[in-house]
Amino acid sequence: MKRAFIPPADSLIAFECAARHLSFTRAAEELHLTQGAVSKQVRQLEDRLGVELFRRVRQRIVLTDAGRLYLHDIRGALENMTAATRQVMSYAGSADVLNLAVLPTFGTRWLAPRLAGFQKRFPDAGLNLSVRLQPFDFDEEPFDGAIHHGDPVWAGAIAERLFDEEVIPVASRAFRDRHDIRDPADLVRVPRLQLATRPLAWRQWFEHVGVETDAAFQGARFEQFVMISEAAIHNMGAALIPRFFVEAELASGRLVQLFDISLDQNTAYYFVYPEGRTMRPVVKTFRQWLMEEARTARTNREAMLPR
Amino acid sequence: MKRAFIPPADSLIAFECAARHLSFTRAAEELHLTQGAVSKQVRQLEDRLGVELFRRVRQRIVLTDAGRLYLHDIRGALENMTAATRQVMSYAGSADVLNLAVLPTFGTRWLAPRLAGFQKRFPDAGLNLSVRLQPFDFDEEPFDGAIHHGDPVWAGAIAERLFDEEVIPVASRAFRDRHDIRDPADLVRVPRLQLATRPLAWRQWFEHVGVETDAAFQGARFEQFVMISEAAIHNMGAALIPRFFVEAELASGRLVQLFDISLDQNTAYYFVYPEGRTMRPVVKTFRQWLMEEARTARTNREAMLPR
DNA sequence: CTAGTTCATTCCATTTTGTCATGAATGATG
DNA sequence: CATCATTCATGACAAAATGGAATGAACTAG
Repeated sequence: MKRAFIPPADSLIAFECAARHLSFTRAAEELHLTQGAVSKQVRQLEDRLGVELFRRVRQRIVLTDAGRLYLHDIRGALENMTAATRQVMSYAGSADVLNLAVLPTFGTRWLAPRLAGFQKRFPDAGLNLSVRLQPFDFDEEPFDGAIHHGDPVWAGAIAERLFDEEVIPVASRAFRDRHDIRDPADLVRVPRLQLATRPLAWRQWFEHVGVETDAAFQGARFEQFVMISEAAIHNMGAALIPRFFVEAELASGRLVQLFDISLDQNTAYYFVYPEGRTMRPVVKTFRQWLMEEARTARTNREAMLPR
Repeated sequence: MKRAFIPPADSLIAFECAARHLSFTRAAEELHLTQGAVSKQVRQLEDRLGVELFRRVRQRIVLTDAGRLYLHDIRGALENMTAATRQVMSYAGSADVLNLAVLPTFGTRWLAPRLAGFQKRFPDAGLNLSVRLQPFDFDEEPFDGAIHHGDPVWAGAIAERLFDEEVIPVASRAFRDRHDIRDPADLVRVPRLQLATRPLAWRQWFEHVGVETDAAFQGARFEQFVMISEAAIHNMGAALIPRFFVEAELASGRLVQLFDISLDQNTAYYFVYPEGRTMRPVVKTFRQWLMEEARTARTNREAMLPR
């Protein structure tokens, strides 16, 4: 990072503001400076860069091509800097901010609905949830922990198992009754909702339960689990969905699990945290709470036996 | 963009450098300042933010959690700013820099090999090629023009047609002779190289030439055209590839077109430029040159008739 | 033609920044 | 243990930078 290539922030701000207004005078008003100060800042920036950013046309300023290019680039950087500074300043009032990296679906469907419980236990804790789809280096990213799935192999980190991912067959109660679905073979003759990104899911499930069929692929096709669960709720067919994704629907009765037969996807969810780093109290509390919630989720699996 | 949320650049640079070294003294060496100056800059930044970025532990500095978070965020912004400033400074020596947005494959395989010709015509022109996969707003992006394909519907821009995209059947001369390929039906009995992202290509081509076969999908599968063209050159099979992609191979004889039958993909390539903006001489010249090159490419299509 | 507007620039007072020196608290070595 | 070296913090001060006020040239509108 060479200082020669990072101009004074105030110069950049003056430039960006003048470019927005196409007027030094109006930029000065916005920035609570005089017109002369803005004029000078822009001139100094131009001298530093060796490029004219504005053409002065009569009593107007017009962006040059170079100016337009530069404006586009630095505007993004200034916005990022603003956001970062806002965030860290708001950090000042909360010594206990928990920074977590989570998978999107898990974060949305499992963690978010339960966070009220954690907030009750630790009311002063801030929470900063970011999305990360891949493992990362805890020394490079500002996280206290992560929730991830797959192999618990994560360099420099400790992984503690939460629960396995299992997909289960579900449908609405009305659909189940109308089609008199009693055992797995009954699913051969009803529409089965398909997920485009998991085309083999039903086929694998039928193999798992020992039912032979050539028509495992029949049924409407969707691209997201959220659409499939809605279609199932509205009696469109049977669906294979990860259990954690439909816990609320199972609890409310909008969906029912068809049989106590699930397909273990050979993957589990883990809480991962950096090895060797002292765990702050807020992180320790979150971890305890998370383990309890995961244990409850595993226990609730038995309590949700179908009729 | 509130000035309160954009600290002085020199403070940020001092912070980033100290965080990298975990030492004010070494940061000072790198920045050609004294240790005292760096210490003060970081202290001022902390005072401004109201957050401690470093803990001073004995004769060491250790990033706080807030410091680590902030470091991660502003590092990206500083890097973007550096790149932008470098770029606009290099702009100074070339009043005629042509900023283009191109599709990756087209840019690599068609445009890049021809640019020497353009450079001969306009030796002082700089060229800045960026990749854009989707149409964009010319008022929002710093481009003089774009090369894109598909429907010539682009708001606020003029699209001028270059040439159609056509895929053609090709193979090595040796493969063609060994399998005695004379007409399209002969391709039914040979390996046909498949592109994973265009699984229906061969099937569409057989339909187009009126050949019936149930085995349109047979053949090794690749993920990129560049792999397919190499496999074809090494006698692994027949391939369906956009003509512009293999012009060099056809010209050198490493590949031959099997028949003068191509499949029009209902798509063409266009030079697109902003409507209403005065076209700089460098852009005007590029456009003329590009149209000539496209005309030549269309003419060369007839000159490449197969044996 | 007159009055108002806009960018450029000079002069100058105020603010900011970096150096130097010093000090407290280690940290290493013999 | 004593001595010397190292590192961050901070005060005093000189140099550099910044912004305001005023002025001027070139428009712009009525």
